[in-house]
Amino acid sequence: MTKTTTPAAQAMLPLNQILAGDCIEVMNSLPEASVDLIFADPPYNLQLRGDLHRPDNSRVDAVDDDWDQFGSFAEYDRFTRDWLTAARRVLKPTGAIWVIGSYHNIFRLGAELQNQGFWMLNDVVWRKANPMPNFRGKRLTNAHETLIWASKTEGAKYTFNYEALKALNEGVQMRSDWVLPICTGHERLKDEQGDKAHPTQKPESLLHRVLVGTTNPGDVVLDPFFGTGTTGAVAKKLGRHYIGIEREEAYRKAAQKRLDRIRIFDREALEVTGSKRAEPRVPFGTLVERGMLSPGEELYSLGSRFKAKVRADGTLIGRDIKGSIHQVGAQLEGAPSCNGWTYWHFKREGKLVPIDLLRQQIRAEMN
Amino acid sequence: MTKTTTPAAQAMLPLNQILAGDCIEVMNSLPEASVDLIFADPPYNLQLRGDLHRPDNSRVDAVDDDWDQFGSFAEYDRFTRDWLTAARRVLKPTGAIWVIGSYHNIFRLGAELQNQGFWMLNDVVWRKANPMPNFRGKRLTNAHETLIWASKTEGAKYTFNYEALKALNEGVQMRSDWVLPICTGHERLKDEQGDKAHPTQKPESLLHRVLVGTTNPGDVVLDPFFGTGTTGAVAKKLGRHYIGIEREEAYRKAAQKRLDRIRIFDREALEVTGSKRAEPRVPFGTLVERGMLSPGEELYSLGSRFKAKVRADGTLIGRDIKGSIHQVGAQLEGAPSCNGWTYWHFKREGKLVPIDLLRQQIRAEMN
DNA sequence: TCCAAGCCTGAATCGATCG
DNA sequence: TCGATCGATTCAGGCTTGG
Repeated sequence: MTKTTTPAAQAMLPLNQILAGDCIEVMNSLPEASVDLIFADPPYNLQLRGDLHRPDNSRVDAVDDDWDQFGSFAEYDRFTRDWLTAARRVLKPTGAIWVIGSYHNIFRLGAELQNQGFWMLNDVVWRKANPMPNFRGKRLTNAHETLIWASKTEGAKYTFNYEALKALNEGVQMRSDWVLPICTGHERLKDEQGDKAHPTQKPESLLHRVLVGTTNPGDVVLDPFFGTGTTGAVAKKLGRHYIGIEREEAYRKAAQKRLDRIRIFDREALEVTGSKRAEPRVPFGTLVERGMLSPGEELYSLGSRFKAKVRADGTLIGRDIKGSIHQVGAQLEGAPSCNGWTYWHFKREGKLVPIDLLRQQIRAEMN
Repeated sequence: MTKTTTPAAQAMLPLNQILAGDCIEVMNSLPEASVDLIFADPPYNLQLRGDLHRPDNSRVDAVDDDWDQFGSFAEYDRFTRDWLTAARRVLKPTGAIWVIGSYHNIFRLGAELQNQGFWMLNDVVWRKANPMPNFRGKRLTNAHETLIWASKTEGAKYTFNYEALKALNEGVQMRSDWVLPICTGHERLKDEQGDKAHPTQKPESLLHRVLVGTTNPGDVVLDPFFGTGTTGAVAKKLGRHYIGIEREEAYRKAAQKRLDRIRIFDREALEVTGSKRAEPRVPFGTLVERGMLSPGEELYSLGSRFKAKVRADGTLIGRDIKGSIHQVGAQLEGAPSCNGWTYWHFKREGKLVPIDLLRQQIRAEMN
């Protein structure tokens, strides 16, 4: 299927090394059309303004590093164009690129990929299992990041291990949304002071999925923004070659230490990300959003003693009591708690039906 | 709270109508700064494929000299720029815009939004509960679409019903990834032949969440690519005004028929859980004036570590620190700020009660 | 040794109002 | 218009601590 790098070409490549310097210059020093995959996690250009405190007054340790500061969108676009041009040159015709970003930069990144003739194969959403909440309550919890997977040109052959990803996904096609936890705990590299060694270390589970799905053993994977080397670590575990480029010495040292510790075919590399198999939680508001119940519709309590009205946001109102289906039920009954799902009923064709039936319908759809 | 459109301004608007014609011309015929929200589902530019193909296969080093390749993107970009400019003009300063797209167009859309000075608030992923599988097994199942929510300028006020969305999500913050089914079944409009009336009809659940979260009853919602009118249908149900613009007569007719059938929900049900921020402000001194607390009375901090004495002018004094309830609390805790209402407690019948309880009593009297 | 409770933290474009 | 002040606001997972 996929072409593997010939020994001759590989001999010219600094395989399994971390190269120091500016990624554009370093990429331009490599032979062209020599790399199978590029994974790039460029600076996001966050444009943060002031400090942010949690409700408990602790300060959020934000990304305020120099390498993330750009003067304008034009400057960021120039930077993007330049490194993507260099990346494209080193990519084999059958090669592919992954980039990752947030809404701050991903649209500019995606547009420039298209401008240069890369051909988008998928955009992928990394849905974070445990994102940081929005402390001020002014926006939605920013709970995902976006990846783009693109081939070098339209119509080019590329590597896609369909069956492997299907197997990773319990026998059904891998989708474009991946639920994975952020990088914490033992996996998160610490510096001598015990602080995080890099502000934006990616989880290995993310790279595992990327490399299993879109490279073969022996392939050459280049990461121009190597950081603390997650791409290299996973590549090594999975028997791929890596080339890392990193400007900051502290990151290079941390990455090298990390890579030296890794044993190939480490048991950890064989583990797949397990998914928790609990019944999915269904908010009551979902029934309203989906039109299964209408705002203003009346619900009846178990035994029909009480009534309450559905509101547009999925709360109930009954006799001056407002709140969730559980809260209103509990208050009306004078009980400490109440399972609203079995307590409340709606009318269909003259009969009272528990709302839990609707929840079951939604869960059935989700499978 | 949120400014509602004044009757005078609304009188000039063609409310709750479907306007025929090109959306740019029609938007330019509307008064400027007159609309609260724009929801736009523009063409996805899928036809680009053909145009993108280079006619001659001249092997140019594939960067910036391939005029043809940029040509078709440039055309889509021009179209995007023009309709966004017109949309921006009709938007109130406190207004916001939602756009939806897939990887074919969303990156160009997002970049142009930023170029025009819109300020991104969130990107939102609509994760489809039942997407079409990838039949050929060559890519990941394309299981999501991306929405962007942006205010007119950086720093502008915008409507966000935080508590309502939290209620819709069982009491926890709404995240940026929304799991909703695609539009099928009875909701999907059919033409006379029984075929789907529109190829990309959006589900009402998606618009429900958008409108509950980012508009208030009475607001004006504009959809420049109205199609079969999902935006209008949900707006009407939720007591918002809509303005639809659609070029194709067949879509306009289907949408009008759909809208005529809809009945508005119960007024009370359209009210949504409010935020504490909207509650009237009560100076601490009011509690003293009304005799709920007496000058000289002692207050105790959360955790009882500190005491402070109430003064006749509604300030506190404790350990040589004088000032407002917030200032004294912050200084004692060495915190950057402190909400005095929840921090300070008074004694009643041997128990410590937060002073916020007294504020709630005053607010209750005010209604 | 195990369990429960508490603590810590994560790529964040995170006010509104009064004077 | 700007500065000072008020005062609203957090979820999940993994680790640590204590019993």
